[in-house]
Amino acid sequence: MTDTARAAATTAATSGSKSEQAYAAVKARIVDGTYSPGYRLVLAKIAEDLGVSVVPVREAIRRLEAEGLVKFERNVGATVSGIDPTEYLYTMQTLSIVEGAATALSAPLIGAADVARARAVNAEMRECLQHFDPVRFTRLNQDFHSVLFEHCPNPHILDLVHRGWNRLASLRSSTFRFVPGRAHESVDEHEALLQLIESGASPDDIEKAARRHRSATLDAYLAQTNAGSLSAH
Amino acid sequence: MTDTARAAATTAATSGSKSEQAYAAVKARIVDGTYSPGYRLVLAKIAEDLGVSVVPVREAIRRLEAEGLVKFERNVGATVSGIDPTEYLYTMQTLSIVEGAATALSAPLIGAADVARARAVNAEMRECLQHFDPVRFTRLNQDFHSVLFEHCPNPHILDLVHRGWNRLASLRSSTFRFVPGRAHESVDEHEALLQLIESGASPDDIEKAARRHRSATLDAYLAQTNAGSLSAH
DNA sequence: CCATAGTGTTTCGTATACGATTTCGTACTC
DNA sequence: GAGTACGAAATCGTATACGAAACACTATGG
Repeated sequence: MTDTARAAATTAATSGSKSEQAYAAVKARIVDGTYSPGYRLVLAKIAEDLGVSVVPVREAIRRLEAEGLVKFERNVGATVSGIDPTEYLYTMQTLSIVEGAATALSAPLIGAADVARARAVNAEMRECLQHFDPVRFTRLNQDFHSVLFEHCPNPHILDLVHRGWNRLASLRSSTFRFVPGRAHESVDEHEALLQLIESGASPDDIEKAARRHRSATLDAYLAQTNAGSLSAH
Repeated sequence: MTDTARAAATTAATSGSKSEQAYAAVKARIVDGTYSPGYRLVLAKIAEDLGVSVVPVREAIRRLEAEGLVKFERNVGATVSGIDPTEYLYTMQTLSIVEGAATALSAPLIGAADVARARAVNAEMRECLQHFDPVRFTRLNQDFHSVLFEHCPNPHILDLVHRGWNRLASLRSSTFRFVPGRAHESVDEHEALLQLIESGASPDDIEKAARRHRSATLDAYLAQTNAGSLSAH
């Protein structure tokens, strides 16, 4: 179990409900990769691991299903979802839309301090490219975008963004590879986004830019898979 | 009970799982207004109504919570959510975004037959305005938009649209009133949308138009309630 | 050797039961 | 008369138990 997962589990233990605890614990394990796509989630086993009975575990898993992190089949069981490249496409496309909107809505509320913070993160990302540290790069990437939409005044949209990121996180370390060429472009686009925000560009332009930023990552993935160099190893 | 609700209930009865049955049944009652916002959902009572035990009911309600139709408070119980005007704003804003995207993605796949069908629906809506039939108008409005995004190739986005509509449906008959002036504008905008699609306009233009269409409804509501200070769009 | 039926094991699905928590009504005190 | 303390009722939360469905494996017939 990673630190992140352990932290989440601890937090969950603090909150009273065992159902909440199970939910947070399983979610953390999916997001951090302990349970990777296709992993079979056996209710009784998870219940024993967490020291609770199956009922709250079942409830937690149904909730995760509603978020798209888990696939539940009647009388068969639950598996961590997300192997399918088609799902990846759907998720990325949806994320490009809601993330674009979230960023545009946040933009007027982003201050100089936020921009500076984002820039610092982006600088670190550049370093990661030189030292080739994809894991850290991915984490920093999330930090960067968090700065962009954390001020989003509409919690529903923010929630959709988070769900999208969670789904991606569950895929991250398994099926879909880090694409160095795309990563370089990405940090450049980050800087361009920050300048757009600083310059007080229209929400519409910011939305378009943010959307394109993610669409480009999707395109890079599609180009790679079409080229036949699949992530077979 | 509306046709939609009856259909959902029937489907639920056909599917074997009691949890599914409870989910569909309660959802239908929320959407069709049998359970209106603020209604207290007592697990034991619902269980008895449906002839099942509390466990599947509880599970169903947690799922509805994940969809935003229900608010669940620990050790207190569940209530149908949606009274808050702020929530209405959030929902409409989110819907304008996902619906706009869904319509734009569908547009290239919409054929002449679809357009004709939508036009017929819109004509009926005009009639409803003359006879003042808000209930029927609302149902037709949903039919109209269904034609627009039913071909959306991304099921995730489609799902978000449906969730938004469900939330609105639960509000419809209670808190938020029918605004005749806005309704007249609405049917005109529908026709404009259809012409945009027929003319093969760019997805971007279609998305903007679809988005504005919903934003305008939100604005009309805000103007009516004088809660204009909330507007962010 | 393959197909298939039968049996055992695993795992899910839900009813029931009981402890825990909140809420509401009532009586008591100031 | 207002506020508080206490007890009863209602409701939730979860453990346990058992029936049902799916899966894996073996045995049997072709």
